[in-house]
Amino acid sequence: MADNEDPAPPLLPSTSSPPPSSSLPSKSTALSLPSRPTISLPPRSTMETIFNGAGGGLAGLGFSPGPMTLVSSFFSDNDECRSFSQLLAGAMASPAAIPSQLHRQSFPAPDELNSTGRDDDFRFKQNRPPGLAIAQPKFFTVPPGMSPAGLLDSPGLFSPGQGSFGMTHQQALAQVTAQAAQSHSHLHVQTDYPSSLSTAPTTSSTQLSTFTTNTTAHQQSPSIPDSGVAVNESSDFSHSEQRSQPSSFAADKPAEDGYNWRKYGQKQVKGSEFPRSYYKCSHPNCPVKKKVERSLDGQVTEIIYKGQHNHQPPQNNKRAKDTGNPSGNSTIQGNPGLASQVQSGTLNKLKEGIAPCSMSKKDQESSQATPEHLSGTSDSEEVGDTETGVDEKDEDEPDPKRRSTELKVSEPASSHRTVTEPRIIVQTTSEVDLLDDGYRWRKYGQKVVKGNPYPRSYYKCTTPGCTVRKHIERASTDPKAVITTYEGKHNHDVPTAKTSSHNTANSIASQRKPDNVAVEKHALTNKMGLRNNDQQPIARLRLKEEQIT
DNA sequence: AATTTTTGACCTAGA
DNA sequence: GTCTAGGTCAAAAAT
Repeated sequence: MADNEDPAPPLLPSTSSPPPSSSLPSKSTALSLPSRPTISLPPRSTMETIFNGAGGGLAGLGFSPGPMTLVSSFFSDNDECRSFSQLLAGAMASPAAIPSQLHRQSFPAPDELNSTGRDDDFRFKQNRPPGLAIAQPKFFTVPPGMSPAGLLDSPGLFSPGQGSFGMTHQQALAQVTAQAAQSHSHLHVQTDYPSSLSTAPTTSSTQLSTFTTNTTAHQQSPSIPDSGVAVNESSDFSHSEQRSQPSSFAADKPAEDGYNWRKYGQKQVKGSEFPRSYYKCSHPNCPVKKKVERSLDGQVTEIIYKGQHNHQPPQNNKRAKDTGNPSGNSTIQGNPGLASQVQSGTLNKLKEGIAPCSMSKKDQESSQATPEHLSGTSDSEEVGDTETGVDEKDEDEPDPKRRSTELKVSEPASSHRTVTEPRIIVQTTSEVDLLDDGYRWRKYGQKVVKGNPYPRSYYKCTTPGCTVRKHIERASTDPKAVITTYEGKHNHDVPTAKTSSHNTANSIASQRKPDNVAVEKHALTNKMGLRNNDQQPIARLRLKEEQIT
């Protein structure tokens, strides 16, 4: 298998003619990709360190993060590459993992990236603001071997001086918005959460979100595997080690995320003409699984991770490195290990620039999420898909139908998917809906802020006597970009969850008892060890509830 | 020879 | 209870 690596990537069988029934399995194709860099989530300790002072931790800085601190930190750097999605991605990958840092340290120049054109990296391109889709992508990639922790540990990551700390919620939001608007880059991050995190498998359960990445360019040229943008889009360029490859769209295999995967099934999914492949982490006893959907031309349209690795990513795993995972080309590296589920929503592309058709139904759904959806209330929030006709669920009404992250879409995703970039959903069993913080919230108001078409919404904890409130704001440029700010501290435990997933969520959420104002951290954070002890703020990614039993 | 992929069958859950 | 769809199993095939 390893041998295959170099060969051109696979446009996978599919390209030619999609086997109606089939799966495009081309075994060999797949394996050929070089390993991709991944961004690992820092182990808890790392995160704590960050926030607590060591290595430039906030605490070390002598201040306590204000509500938007984290968020702002993301933007604080003027790095061009910082798109909203990046920010989000960064948040997700690790609260601390700020894009800027990533850029500096390991992101290849665009050129390089282009040359290498690969799909392997786990990129979060999604959310780039509309219009940006075609822009020259800039990817964030972390060189193999580089752990998030390392990145995080680097001084300066959180270095103050950015002036962002202490900014008001509004300011932060404004910044976010601005950033989103400006950015033309794609976030190309591989979220691989190395076991560092996972070392504490204990928690495994979260569902991590999905990152949808869609690239217009890509979309437009599914058939053109290698040209320019398209190539970039689907490919990963991150590795310094990577040799250039033709476009790699073909993602025959799920993204390389540093882990080894064994395919154990493939199935044609209703509503999609594309087959879905099922992979399990090949590490003994590792429960992580992932589902990968590809378009006919081999592009990975979606990757859903489930579970958390209970081991370190293979260091010298040949497969992993050379070929990537079995899934080799994927553009995505997800990190199954996260304890949270993030929904693509936040990371999704915006309504504005992206033609509906370019988005998969799912994506659209996700993208539809509104802050309200995010509100902690919902026990099971579905990503509303107003456009697609998917009903928004009442926050309190779990959708029993929902088995997985996806909504049932009656219409074939065909066109959408083919053009859509992969979206990644990481879900861990029993985890939290990140949106759902376990508490119940009642919306008591909303306000339209000048300059932002989206209202800001205010919620109160519904528990009698509890004065906790939270604000949910959306960036004007990206409705999915949500900043949640908590105010106050719950004087009670997390209410009983209505759904299993919520239960989990609750348990986790219970840890979060914000004092004062803090940007809500999502489950991911929790998992990472940033348990909210102290409300270390982090941008909250839109979470999608994924029901996992 | 070991490991992974393929793929039809089977199982489970929701409608 | 039946149907449908998603997910998993496991034997065979491939690497």
